[in-house]
Amino acid sequence: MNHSTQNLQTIKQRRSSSISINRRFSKRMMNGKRRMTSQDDEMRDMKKGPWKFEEDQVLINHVKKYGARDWSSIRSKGLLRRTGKSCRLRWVNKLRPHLKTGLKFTAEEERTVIDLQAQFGNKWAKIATYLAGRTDNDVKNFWSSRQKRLARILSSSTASSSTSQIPTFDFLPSLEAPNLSQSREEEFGANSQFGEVASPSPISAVPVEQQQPYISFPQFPLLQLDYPLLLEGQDFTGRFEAPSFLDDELGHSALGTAQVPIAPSYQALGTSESHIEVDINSLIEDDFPPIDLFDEIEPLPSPSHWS
DNA sequence: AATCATCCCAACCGCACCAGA
DNA sequence: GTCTGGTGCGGTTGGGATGAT
Repeated sequence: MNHSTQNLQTIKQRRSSSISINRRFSKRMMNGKRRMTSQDDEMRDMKKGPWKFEEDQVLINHVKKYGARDWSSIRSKGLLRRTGKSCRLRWVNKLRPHLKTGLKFTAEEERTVIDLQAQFGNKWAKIATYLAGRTDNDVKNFWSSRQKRLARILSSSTASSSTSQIPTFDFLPSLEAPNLSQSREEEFGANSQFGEVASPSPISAVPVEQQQPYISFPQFPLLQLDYPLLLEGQDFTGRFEAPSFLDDELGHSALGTAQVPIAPSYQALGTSESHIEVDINSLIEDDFPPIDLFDEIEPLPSPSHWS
């Protein structure tokens, strides 16, 4: 990044920071319930934007001394010109030990997120407790970018699709849930030096039969394929890691196209299409994550409704 | 090499909840 | 009961990095 870009960025940050802080400040003042305090003056003087190395060190030292709490005291003690919120966020998302910073989600982690999102909804903090070294922000960002990618694929797919006759798919029921026997406590050790380890219950601790009507991975039904599967020119064949039944079915010749129902949530993205065209002919290698496919398929009814 | 699109991620915002005064 | 500050969470934004054309 050159200097002019850096300067511009700094200016933008300062501008947005002051606007935002002033807006909140004014809002509180307009309530007429409080008088201006010295703390309000401090709030106006808060630093925002990217953290510097020295700030990180101050924050780390504070946590070492007092633990991961009392975030606001960092400001009140004059150690940093950052809000307590900002300090906490920095610690939780970047400075906390054993974070998998910079590492992409593994296939197992992706499966876990998808599985738990289907179970809990957008409870990123809760989901993150099942993923050692991942923060709620990590999970949230992962999910968000995945949704964008899917939406784009879906829109381009529905725009170019033509409907014709189609082979039918038989849907299969659930597979085994991913084995997440390693809890975060095991990963971090029972007594973290910062004393801030949560102890989530690994999902494998819940017997599958007690999870009804929740359907364990995959949340969306897999296709029983008699031929290789492609979606928008992307090859999903053989990319489903766990299901051994797919391996048995691979290698057969592909013919024509198929239609797969689109989940209602994706229909809400702007398409009126109820199905997505699946090309089962050409095979192209790509690193597209296989699990994305599941979002475009109608969920199965709960097992209790299976006939 | 330049431009554009997409991905990735750090950080902020607004809101809700809770505990203590 | 109300107010206030602290904390946590989910949503959003903005910009650098990377890949595609």
